[in-house]
Amino acid sequence: MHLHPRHAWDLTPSEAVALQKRLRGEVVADRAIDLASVRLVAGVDVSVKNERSRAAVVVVTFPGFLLVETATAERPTPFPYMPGLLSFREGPVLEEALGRLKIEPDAFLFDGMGIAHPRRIGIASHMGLWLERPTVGVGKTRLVGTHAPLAEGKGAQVPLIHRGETIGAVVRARTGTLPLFISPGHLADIPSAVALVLACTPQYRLPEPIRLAHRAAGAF
DNA sequence: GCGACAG
DNA sequence: ATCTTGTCGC
Repeated sequence: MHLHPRHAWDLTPSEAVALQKRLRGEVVADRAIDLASVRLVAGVDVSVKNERSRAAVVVVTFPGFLLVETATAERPTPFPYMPGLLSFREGPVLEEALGRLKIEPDAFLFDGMGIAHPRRIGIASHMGLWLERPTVGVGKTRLVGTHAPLAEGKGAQVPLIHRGETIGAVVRARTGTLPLFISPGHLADIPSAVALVLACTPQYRLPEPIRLAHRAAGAF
């Protein structure tokens, strides 16, 4: 996959926050993903084991979810998890794995947030600037924002709001499962991000590409 | 100052 | 994220 690196990753926390404030202006979160033209979707995930971070990018056909390619990378885990700065912890190993991808997917699903982030630049948005392709953030829990109660059935969704802005949606992809926190990464908007995730979640709580990436990264 | 806090 | 057995509920 052709990448467009924007900066070095070895920054102090305060430098990272300043950089996020500079980069957020470049994130495009109001453009619909053209679902009709999506043929290949990638799932991206990172697992951490003994101070080592392992990234996996799995590309599947859409629809159908047949495996097309898997790329991985492994590196020492740079520093502890810090809320709001996840991309600086996982960015280096993700950059390496994404760079090894031969195929160029039409869209990427990330384990984490897109613009549903205190500074509107979660890992899906941040890496979206490297990819310059549509990316979507799929979180299992909330980072910021509030929302109304969610109905029980499949497809139920309510807006996720932070400081007066709608930053994503809380969506129940399957009946009887906890909701997903979906937000546009880059080159996507909320409705199309939700539509893509739902279309990629036929059986389990998480989208198929992310489940496969989770396994390829060595998690259980 | 206190509480919250993706993975 | 990861550490981890049995157990509750459909």
